[in-house]
Amino acid sequence: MSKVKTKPRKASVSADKVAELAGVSRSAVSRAFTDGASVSPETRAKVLAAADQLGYHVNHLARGLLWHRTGIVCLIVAGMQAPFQASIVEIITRRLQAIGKVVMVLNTSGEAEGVEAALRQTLNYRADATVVISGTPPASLVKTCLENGQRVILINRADPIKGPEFISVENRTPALEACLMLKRAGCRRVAVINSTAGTPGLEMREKTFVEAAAEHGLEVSVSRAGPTGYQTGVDSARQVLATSRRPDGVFCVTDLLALGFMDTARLEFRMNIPEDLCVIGFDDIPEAGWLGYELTTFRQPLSEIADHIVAIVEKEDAEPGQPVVLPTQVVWRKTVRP
Amino acid sequence: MSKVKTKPRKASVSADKVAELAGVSRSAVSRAFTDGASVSPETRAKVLAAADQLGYHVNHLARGLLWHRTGIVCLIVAGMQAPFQASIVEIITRRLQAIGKVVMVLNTSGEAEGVEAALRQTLNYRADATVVISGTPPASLVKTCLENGQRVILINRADPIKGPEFISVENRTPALEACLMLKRAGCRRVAVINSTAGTPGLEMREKTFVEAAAEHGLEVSVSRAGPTGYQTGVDSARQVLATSRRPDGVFCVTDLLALGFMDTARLEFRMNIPEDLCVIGFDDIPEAGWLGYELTTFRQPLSEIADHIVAIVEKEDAEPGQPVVLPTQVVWRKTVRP
DNA sequence: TTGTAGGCGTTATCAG
DNA sequence: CTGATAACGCCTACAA
Repeated sequence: MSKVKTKPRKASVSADKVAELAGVSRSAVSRAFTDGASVSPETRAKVLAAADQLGYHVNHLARGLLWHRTGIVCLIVAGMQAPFQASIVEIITRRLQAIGKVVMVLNTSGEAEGVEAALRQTLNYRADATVVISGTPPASLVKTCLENGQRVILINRADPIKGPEFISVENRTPALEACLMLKRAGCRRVAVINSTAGTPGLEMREKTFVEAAAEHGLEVSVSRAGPTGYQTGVDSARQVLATSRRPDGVFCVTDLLALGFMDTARLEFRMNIPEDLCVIGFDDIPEAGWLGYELTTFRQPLSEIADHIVAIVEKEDAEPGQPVVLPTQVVWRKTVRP
Repeated sequence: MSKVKTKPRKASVSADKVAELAGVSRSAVSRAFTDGASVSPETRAKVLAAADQLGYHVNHLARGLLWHRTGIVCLIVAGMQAPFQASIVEIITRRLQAIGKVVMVLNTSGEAEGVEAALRQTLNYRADATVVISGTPPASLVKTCLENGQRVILINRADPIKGPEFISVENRTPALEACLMLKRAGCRRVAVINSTAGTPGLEMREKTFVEAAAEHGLEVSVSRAGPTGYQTGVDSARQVLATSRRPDGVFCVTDLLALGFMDTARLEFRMNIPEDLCVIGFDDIPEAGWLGYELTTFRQPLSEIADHIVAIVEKEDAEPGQPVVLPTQVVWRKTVRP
């Protein structure tokens, strides 16, 4: 934790100056900017005018010092540039801003170490709450956050830590459903395309699908060719489709994997989708709806996730509620025969 | 600016408590956490142990009060979920974190009003700097930021405001180059696909391309079917390709437009790319490199943009430097005949 | 309704 | 090397 030493910058205009210019006291200035404080319209007007002239803005940081609430919510995320992560950050920032919060984004490598460092920052800035989208923080640190009155919200994590709030999406039901959809489409040999990430959600989807497939008498294989992303979908397809026993149906635990898989199947193996190969994804990222893909997938309920986050951030008592598990929704498009 | 009234939360552990537990003074605690301060290893160890036991973390907000620097950099952006925006946010957050800054993301609607509100927040939180990726803030407000010692950095904005720092990407050269590339590929009738956004950069690309095309004796048309995005590319293609005088080469001012255009041309108009139609994009978003597209495009130098942002954030003097205009780089893929 | 005094958590300054 | 003290900018009693 190295601190770079630098000279202080020019001070910004404070309430003192405004008070002086307006010919009132510091408190009057404070009150003019506090909702529901008792100020005469006159005084208030004078203060506002002076503030405007000087370019004064209330210092939320100093204010947070007194209130023990900063209005800051931290978002810990890795690989924000990926479509799903980008979408979730987009909607969360928007919703939190709507309730007067401001979002601090901490971009981690996703590794445990990075998440831990990010969570420390969270403490340093006295965030009111922290939302962890990627990675799992150490339980001890989560405890510290909680003790400091900070809410901790874990998204799509099923880790058995006690203390934080959990919001996640169903994994078993859609994985099961995917298997059924492929079977109904007449597929005999299926495959799960996963990544090496080892995220609990992805693992659960894979496991459930494999079990269901076996149970339904489907030949099933698993591929994990690399990190979660388009290229891994490509690599998986190259491996999986090159074998003598090509699958005729695949469940990709992520849309991005599915898109890479589809492109490769079509362009390098000249397969037709869904005639020769059925593909199912997960997430419903915007790209899945593009004309070139029209991927059948499971939609993550981003809006509902955001709703729950907002509710947790706003609630008064710090007691964590029951874990929230949200259902996904099948989005039927054109990569699976009906 | 309504402030919701809420009870203060539980106070978090402060240096006082740590000092008490460690049996030293507040100052000692402070020094233990300050790089290069003179503390005996002993004292330091005691403090650190106590801090760890109590879960103490330095309050950066209180610290910022003294230093007039908070370590916060604000990022004003609209439509973060779009690939290009997501990529730039990703790289900027990463780089700024690397120099010990923390990024606050303000998601605006992109309208002037939203940008203004976002910039006000920036002031409220005493950010060291603000990076505006989307939209143009009012000049007066920028002035206020500057006066408060806050750096203001505008990305891809050519607005004639005085005061902020400008980092942008060349628009004329690539637009010109695009025209030449299409001509060399044997195109006779070309089109520019733009959006209704009216961003200075996009306008410049369109204008330059149109002029160049006319100069080179190419028949040229312009389409602006909606906001910047995939769907607008689709809509443009439906309009432009349905006419009797179909273009055989298009320059899309954004990759996303190009991808929508390509999908529509291929699937709805059964055109082959690049045989029947050459397509050039701009930005080089990850999707442009996907097997299904292999779009020839101009790469925005995200890394260099981030470099300049970091340099500006770190520099001591507040004087704005010369506007920085970065060159783009052609990425030859497969949508233009060589 | 207004002003004054005290404190929030931290660091810089100055004695010791 | 250590501890007391005075800021930083703000809010909230309290008294006027």
